[in-house]
Amino acid sequence: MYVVNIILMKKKTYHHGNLEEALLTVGMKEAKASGSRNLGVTHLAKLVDVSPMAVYRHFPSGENLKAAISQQAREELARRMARAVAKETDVKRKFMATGREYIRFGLAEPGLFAVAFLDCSELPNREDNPSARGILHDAILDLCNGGLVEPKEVQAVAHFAWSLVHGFTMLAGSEDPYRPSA
Amino acid sequence: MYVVNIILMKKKTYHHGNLEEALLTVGMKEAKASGSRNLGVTHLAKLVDVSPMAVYRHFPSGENLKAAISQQAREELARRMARAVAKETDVKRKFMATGREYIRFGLAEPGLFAVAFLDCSELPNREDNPSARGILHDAILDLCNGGLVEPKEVQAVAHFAWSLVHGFTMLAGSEDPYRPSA
DNA sequence: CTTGAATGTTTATTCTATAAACATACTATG
DNA sequence: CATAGTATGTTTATAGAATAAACATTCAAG
Repeated sequence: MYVVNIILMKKKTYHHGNLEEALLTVGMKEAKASGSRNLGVTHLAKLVDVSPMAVYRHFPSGENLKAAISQQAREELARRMARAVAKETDVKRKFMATGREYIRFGLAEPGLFAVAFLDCSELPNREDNPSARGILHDAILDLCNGGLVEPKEVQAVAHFAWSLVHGFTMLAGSEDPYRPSA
Repeated sequence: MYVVNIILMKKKTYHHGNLEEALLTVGMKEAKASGSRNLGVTHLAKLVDVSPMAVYRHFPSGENLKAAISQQAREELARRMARAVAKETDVKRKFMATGREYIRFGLAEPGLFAVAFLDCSELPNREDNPSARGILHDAILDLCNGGLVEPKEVQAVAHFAWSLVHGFTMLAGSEDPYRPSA
């Protein structure tokens, strides 16, 4: 009996070990499943089997946690775009891959996409990691090196492509009354 | 003394008179001032000087109230676009006015714009009133009648214009790291 | 009038965020 | 090694928001 009990018991370590990362991980899972609806402090804490207050040792507030998860989502998007670009060799195809993957992400992962572009205007976020916009910009610079775009037009192309793709994805991914097909 | 008191007293009518409309009105004020942050049931009820539960006589839930305010914001956008279009005579200029006014609205009223495009995917909303997309569509049909667009391309033009303008406005109106100029 | 439907209020419950005080574990230093 | 200090979790407590249930008031029709 003793043995069984010991084996079944999870070793309650009191210290979680890597709570911050664990929170971001379940946060991403929840975001993928249901957008920003279930990203509250209490809910996420429960999923990681930790008291709600423990969260505050790693994030100053619930808003901050949400913002951190939002950034995770943005980084996921950037990773996928980088991967898609890496598969191509032609600079033109690389450029197109950025937009295609962006749209694919928005439609395949509506929850993550919504969370990625939550309004977190006022919260600081360390953006040391590769960003979607950085990847787009690089692709355009490559176009530029290939003589396909004038150097002075890089900014304009970036604005245009980003607006079009972002706008299309948002609208295509939402329901009435914004969906382009409606 | 009595008279003064009577004059100063607001006639507490018990029945508000037109609570639904009043809630939508203050909701729009709050949205204009601070986006979706202060659209809670309790807060709005307080602003109209009514008990929180009174709200539920008119809206099944707080989410529904927010959705109703969101639609008000969309209708405001549509009204402004309609007005802008009406000022022009040339079909081409009418078409351009739709996009210009859309962007103007997004930048001039960031709070309203954000609320207008809150995620309310799952909530029903009577859309009998003129919508922004309807106005855009009409403008394109006019282009079509003027021979400037092929009839079979109307949909494509609508998608493209809407995506570009909506995307640009969202990005131009938000802070780092999405702003086109960053 | 009086009665029922609409509209508001009061009361109470539940959920969430978060402050404060306390407990435990990990780490470096004498 | 012992132990003090810091990092990380827990418990307890408070405050605010959503909302259910029961009660109160007004309005409109017969």
